[in-house]
Amino acid sequence: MVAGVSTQTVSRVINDRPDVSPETRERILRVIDQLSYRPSALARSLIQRRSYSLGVVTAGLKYIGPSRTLNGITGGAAELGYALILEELPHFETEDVKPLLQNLLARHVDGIVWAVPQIGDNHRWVRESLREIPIPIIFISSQAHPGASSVAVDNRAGAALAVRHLLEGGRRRIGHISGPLDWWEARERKLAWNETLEGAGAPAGENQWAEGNWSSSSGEAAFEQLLRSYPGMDAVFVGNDQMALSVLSAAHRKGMRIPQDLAVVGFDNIVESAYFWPSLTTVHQDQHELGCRAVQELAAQIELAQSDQKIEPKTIMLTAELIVRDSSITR
Amino acid sequence: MVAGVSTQTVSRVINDRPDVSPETRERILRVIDQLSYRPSALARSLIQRRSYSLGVVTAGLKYIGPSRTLNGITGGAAELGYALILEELPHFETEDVKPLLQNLLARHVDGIVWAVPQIGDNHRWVRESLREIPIPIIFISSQAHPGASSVAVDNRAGAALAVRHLLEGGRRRIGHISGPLDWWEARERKLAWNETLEGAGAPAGENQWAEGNWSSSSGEAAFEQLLRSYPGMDAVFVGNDQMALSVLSAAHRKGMRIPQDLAVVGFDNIVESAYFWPSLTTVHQDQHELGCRAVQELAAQIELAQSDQKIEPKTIMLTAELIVRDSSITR
DNA sequence: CTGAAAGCGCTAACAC
DNA sequence: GTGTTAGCGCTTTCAG
Repeated sequence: MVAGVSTQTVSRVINDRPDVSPETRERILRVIDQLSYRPSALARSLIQRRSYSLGVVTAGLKYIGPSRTLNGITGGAAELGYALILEELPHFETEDVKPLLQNLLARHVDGIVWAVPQIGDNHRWVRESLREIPIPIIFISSQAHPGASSVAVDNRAGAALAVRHLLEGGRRRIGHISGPLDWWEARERKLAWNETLEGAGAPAGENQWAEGNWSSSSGEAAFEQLLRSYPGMDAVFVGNDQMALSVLSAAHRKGMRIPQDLAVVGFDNIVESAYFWPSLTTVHQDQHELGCRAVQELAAQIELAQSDQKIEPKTIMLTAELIVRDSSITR
Repeated sequence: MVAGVSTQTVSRVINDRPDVSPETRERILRVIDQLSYRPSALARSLIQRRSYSLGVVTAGLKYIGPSRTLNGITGGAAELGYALILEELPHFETEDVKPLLQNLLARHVDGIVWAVPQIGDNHRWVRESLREIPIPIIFISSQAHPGASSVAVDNRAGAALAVRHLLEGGRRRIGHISGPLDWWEARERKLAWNETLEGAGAPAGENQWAEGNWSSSSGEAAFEQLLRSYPGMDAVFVGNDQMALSVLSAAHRKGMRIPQDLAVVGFDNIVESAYFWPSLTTVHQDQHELGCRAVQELAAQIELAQSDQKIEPKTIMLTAELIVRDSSITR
């Protein structure tokens, strides 16, 4: 080598091993700097059989929810010293994930974060081929899969908070606009709405809810339908803030007063919701935390796997929080 | 090898080389499948000195703009067969990017997409160490750096569209709420506002604008200030939709009618803006396209670099589009 | 058409 | 403390 040393010693310096004399270390560091030498993480991964990288599979980055989760993932990974290899599914419902998984494995990621919400049967591959994946994997915003770990927000409890808040405000005819029911999260929220009304002795009928697809425009359509099927409705729990926004907007056009004639509660707490007119009561879910926790748990599992210990599947539930604003204050 | 062939022949099969007999190929493919063998992209990258991966540096994924751009990047990369190694700066203004760059280079990425908007002096490192980066790099939403390629939306032209639209609607006292002026994009938009007014023979005074920081709350504060400093204002061009939203909201509370008393135009065309009350006129910029084009251009440069050809720095400008809605219709 | 040898850049294991 | 040897999993080159 240029510095008159073996590549071995250089390796020792780079990895901060103790068994190098201070002078040698000094000299090597100088030469390294001079040559602007860069150790190859690739070669190292190859021999160490450890890449210090995680595969992240996401979908729908054009929406704010998945992005915030990814934001949490990058934060967690940076903190723990992992690099991220990012894959985005072309659609939420994409079922053919084999090639993508193979690609991640081919690049020797140490673990995988599956940050695609559970929709329809888009998690079917898990049942079929989870056992073929030789590294730890963690799911975000999905039902617990047997044998796999997951992190999710407790949508049930969050939605229940919203409905109870409306009940406590004296509302009795509480409608619901759900997200698309092939989404697990949408089903959870709707279920909680149903249960809570039932618990209050006022079970909901089929005419009291309508289905949207999370988009504002679908929310508007669902609201129109609901106004027809459930006259006298005095409150509505909407599956997300974007649909709730269009409810506010449509209500204005119809001359309904909010919250006097109709109380509205959303879900997500998107940043804009505080500035809707009126400001929107909503359920806050910390999507950033979701990503962060997932990475932490995954990293822990990777450590265990490295030392050949058994990893216990773990289900982590984050709690959601009710944010009361003007759209639901009591008359 | 198990199939009674050398690793060599296997390599040829995997890489679809022509010089293998059909029977041998058949047999090898069968064995590969059976052993669920996975070629290592890592080892291949090492020897080929080509990883088919791109480094992506972003910031602010918790906001929708950067995420949409990333969405475009993943799309473009998937199409071209590149994997992505994602890094997110902890802050927009982060200046210490050396370690992060080293990390990408250590992982042998073939090129880098720098998707961090230009703010303050956070692109200073470019002047200092661009030449030390031995691979193609492309900048998104930044001024052109000498010797480097970039892709950006023409904020100037877009903002001019907005202001001309207000002028054509008969508005004469047009204020501006800018984004934070250490942002290049904010400066461009403000500049266009100024120029356009000047071109109309009504140069703007210092009392006719206020600075926000993109957030709704800052927009509200700026609006309050502007109402005081520029009484009689009949229109306002706001630097982004989130701030415009809070202008709508604050105007309601003050009993101002929009657009009769005040026309409002935003910038970005976030999905919610069509459902604001009233719906928001805004300038649409295609952030997805931004990411997509950047990857395409970068991939082209990588191909050139592979064949040792000289790469010409290129500046790509995307045009923005005015979306007219209710918040600005003529009285 | 197929195989053998060499080596990408690194580190584990063992000398000295 | 430091050097030597071997090898991670692949592809390139050159023989057969």
